[in-house]
Amino acid sequence: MAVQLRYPDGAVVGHAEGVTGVEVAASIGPRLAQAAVAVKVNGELRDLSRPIDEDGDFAVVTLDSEDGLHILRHSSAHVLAQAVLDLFEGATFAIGPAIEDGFYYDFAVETPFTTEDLEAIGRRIDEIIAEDQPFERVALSRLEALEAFAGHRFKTEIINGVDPGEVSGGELVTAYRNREFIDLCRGPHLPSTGRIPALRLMKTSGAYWRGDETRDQLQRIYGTAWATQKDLEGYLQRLEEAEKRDHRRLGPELDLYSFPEELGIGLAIWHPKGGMVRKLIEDHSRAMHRRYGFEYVFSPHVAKADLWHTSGHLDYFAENMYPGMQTGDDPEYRVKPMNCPFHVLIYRSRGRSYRDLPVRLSELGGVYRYEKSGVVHGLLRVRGMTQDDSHTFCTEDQIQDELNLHLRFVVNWLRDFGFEEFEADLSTRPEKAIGEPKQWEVTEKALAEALESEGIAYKVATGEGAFYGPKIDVHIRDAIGRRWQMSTIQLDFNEPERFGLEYTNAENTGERPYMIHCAKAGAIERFMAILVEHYGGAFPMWLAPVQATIVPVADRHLDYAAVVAAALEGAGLRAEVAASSDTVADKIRHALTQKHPAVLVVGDADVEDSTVGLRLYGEDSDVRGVPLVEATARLAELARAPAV
RNA sequence: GCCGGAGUAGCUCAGUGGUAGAGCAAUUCACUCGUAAUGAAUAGGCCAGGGGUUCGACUCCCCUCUCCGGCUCCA
Repeated sequence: MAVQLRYPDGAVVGHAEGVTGVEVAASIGPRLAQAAVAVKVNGELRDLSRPIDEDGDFAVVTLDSEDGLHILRHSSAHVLAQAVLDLFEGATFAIGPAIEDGFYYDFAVETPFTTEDLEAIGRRIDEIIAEDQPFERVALSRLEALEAFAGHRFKTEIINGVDPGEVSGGELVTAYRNREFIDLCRGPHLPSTGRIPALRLMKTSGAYWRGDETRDQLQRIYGTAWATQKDLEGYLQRLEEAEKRDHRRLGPELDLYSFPEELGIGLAIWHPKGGMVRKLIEDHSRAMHRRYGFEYVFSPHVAKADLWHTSGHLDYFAENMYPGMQTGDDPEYRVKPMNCPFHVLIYRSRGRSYRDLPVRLSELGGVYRYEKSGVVHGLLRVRGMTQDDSHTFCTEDQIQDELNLHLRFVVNWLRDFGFEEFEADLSTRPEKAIGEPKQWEVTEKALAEALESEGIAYKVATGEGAFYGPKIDVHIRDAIGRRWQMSTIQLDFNEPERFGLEYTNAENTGERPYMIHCAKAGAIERFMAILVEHYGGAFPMWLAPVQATIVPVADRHLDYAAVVAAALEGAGLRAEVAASSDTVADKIRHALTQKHPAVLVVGDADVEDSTVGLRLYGEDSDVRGVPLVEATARLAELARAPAV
């Protein structure tokens, strides 16, 4: 059969019969042929050695592409398993996929791997790479596969789980072999182990077989692999950078917050400086809620257990709730894990007309969740937190406008904190769901429409919605490119039903309102953690707990320093005088390590002329002799909070 | 919750069965200085907590707590 292949741009490569990927790559130049690790034919990735016997588009895959890295990491995982099987008698291997930035492989072994084991495995991997063993693709029927992996309980389970409908051409499964090592794998793989340029084992951990905590606990080894040594080093540097920004390190360093053991897991206290940042975030939150037409409400931290039965939380969320409190003859009370039932009760506190809607209620509500001890993580995952929570009740006609408004709010809120790149997930109806199909239809469409009209890139996460309604999650990228889920806009068909919410429509009959949960920051604690890491602790001036440090050159300048401080404070700035007997250099160093946005040095000349030496964070030197009036005005301008 | 690692001064860390250590921070004194560390002195410890082994335990063993890396979870 003659084959016609085209470049992705449409140009015809040529015609051939029974060509392989190697030949195709070679046809477009020796350099590319050498760099090629796979080909993509009609969008499907293939090993270089496989014949191409259909017409179509092709693209040569090189290591530095996304596909190439995926293949590299997958092949790396095989080599890792091969090394472990070489070194550890009786080790069984489970699965080993490529993941973001690397790969892992899970093993069942007698004893968990030690650091020394990891080093030995790394050395064996280097040997396997040096031996440049070719990867060979093997197509197997189910029986052949079961025979080839006889005695491998994990592989056998995988083979038996393969859906025969998924495969074509009589091949049930494929496997890849290099030397004596063989593993089930869809492929493709690198031509040989020698094509792995840079690989590093990172860490080990426990992991469950098939992610199920009731099944075998396996030992996982993580590694990373890159197209060049330089890329690997760059990756390690990014990890180092992330570590430097870690909010658990910066929090104590900048005196923002701490987690005393005396309080218990996942409970933070906020020190004055962290308290100031938090107050500014909360002030901005309140101002923005008001601007977008929300009203403030307040609710208590505990309520009768019955409330949580009505809301359904004790049915579906009980294991994340703190246990009940019982005193004397009182009924049982529970600490609130969510604010919604309270807002629902505020809605229900009187009869509602369609003329009253939408009703938008917001609260910085403190909630407590009994997170499993192993998942608590700094301020990112806590047991006690404050949510910038809101609940909106509206008619079906209002849904579109409301969702547009909520999304615009969310995006403007995130922009105010320096986040510019947004990606959203639109999560739709899961299999097990409550509510009328029409409700899902209307709201899913309205959510998509809101995303379109705000111009937010999004992907549809089919079936990923909660059982009670579809939602949008907005993700941002921080200053070093990490993705965080921030805001969420969530429909709820459950609570209006459970609490029997109604409004009277124009025909004077009762109708059920739609309910929208929305968190812009999410938990203030988590938001703070992300901000600290995003800014690396160097907050923009409007959020900085100390905005200016005044450094008197000698004690005789202390009086003038106080004058400068008063001028700054008069302009609404938060200023501190560095009054210690340290040297000027030392006081500056202190202000810089504390990441204060502005340092004002005052000496003899400044006292004489009413000036300051002004140095801003991130600049290497000062500007001398700036008139105090001018410096004050300039700093006040820099410190202005985002417009509401 | 599960697997693994770790807990020594406020912080970062030395200390392998025989009297508890350093740097930074703190305090005091001297220095009064123009842009990332002036000097000296002082103080600071139930070695996470409890139990055990031993003549003797920071050190070895057991339990608990907390933290770290993952897994799982996040209606």
